[in-house]
Amino acid sequence: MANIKPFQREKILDTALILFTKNGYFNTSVQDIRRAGEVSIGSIYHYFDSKERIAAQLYYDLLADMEQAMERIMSESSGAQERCRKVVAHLFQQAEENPKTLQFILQGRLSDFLPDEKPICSSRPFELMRQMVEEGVRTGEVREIDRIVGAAAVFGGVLRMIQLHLDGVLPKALQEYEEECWRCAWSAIAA
Amino acid sequence: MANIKPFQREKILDTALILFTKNGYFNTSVQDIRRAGEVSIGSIYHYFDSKERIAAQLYYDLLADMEQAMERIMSESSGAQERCRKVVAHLFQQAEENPKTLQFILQGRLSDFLPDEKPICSSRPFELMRQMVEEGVRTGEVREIDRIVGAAAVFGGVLRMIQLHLDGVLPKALQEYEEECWRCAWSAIAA
DNA sequence: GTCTATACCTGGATAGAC
DNA sequence: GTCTATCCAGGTATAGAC
Repeated sequence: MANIKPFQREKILDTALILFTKNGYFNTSVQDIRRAGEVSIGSIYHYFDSKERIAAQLYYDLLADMEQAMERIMSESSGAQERCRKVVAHLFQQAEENPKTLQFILQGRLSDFLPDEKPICSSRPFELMRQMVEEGVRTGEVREIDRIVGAAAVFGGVLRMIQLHLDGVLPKALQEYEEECWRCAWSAIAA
Repeated sequence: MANIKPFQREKILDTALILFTKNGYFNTSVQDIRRAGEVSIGSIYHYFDSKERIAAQLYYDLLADMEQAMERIMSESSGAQERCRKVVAHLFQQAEENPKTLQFILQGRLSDFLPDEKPICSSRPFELMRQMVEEGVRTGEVREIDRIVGAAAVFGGVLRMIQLHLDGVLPKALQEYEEECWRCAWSAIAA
């Protein structure tokens, strides 16, 4: 991303991500970011035109990371089953390592504060996931189903489990569900 | 619910539901509700203590409706497969008939404006869905899996498809996906 | 580039007539 | 019970010194 390394910029983005995911975009004032990030209002408005732009920047960065991960999976592995498995592994891993990141991307109602963005499901990483399913149908690994239905079916349960984890309502650690979760997911679409 | 039938109360709730789902809770001012509902600020604050209470009332009502539907399914049918199928049918039907209702319940970040509510997944209707899966495991209809994973697997893909529909990104009418969607869902957990 | 002070406005909520 | 008028807090964003 930006390779000029402005002192405060990262700090602003980091704290914004924390507060946005924790309290929500609308319950986070620029003053809150100033306080928690130990930066001044002036700095914030020096780097970003508006509060919305902070959120937009976060969105771009996080989506780009996700896209990169999906591209990597596409290039490093082949076959629908292997690829989908890796996507699931990646999602579970992210949920542990960068919960905030994933939460920000997966949270509903993003368009409430980013009205100019396309719905997330039409973004590139999600498009790639649908492609994986589609290829599987062609090679016969996956049953003859609509690609959208297929993608929703494989990843829907997984994403739901991750949501539950991020909401803090799972009784056990997330990893303990991964294997079982994957088996269900694949059964949903396997030929 | 309330059987006294105050004139304006319903109108307020109806317009609030529309605006909340369309523009989001935080992008809807009480003035907006006043304008769109053709009621006065005074009326609104006569029936509700605060804007938050309007949202809370909507939430209770809609959740109660959903609970009733799940109870009905539980009592009118038996067996995990039949019950889950009916839940899916009901969700698809609601998505068509009362899209706003469903959208309000399923939208993420409800806790941003209803901080005192338990997460929706711990509410009774969702609890009933998990029970259906659990019973299926006992009777052998469903594979030996964790009930939470099972519920996420059967209903996760379905809910995802409905979300896509509500977001207006599905190329075809929702019903056209129902059968296929159900087959995937059941395959995910069937013994 | 970073800060403080502040302008300006919208929003939720209240008061009190009818 | 319904209305209009209004209060006041808190929010975003700007101005301008350093």
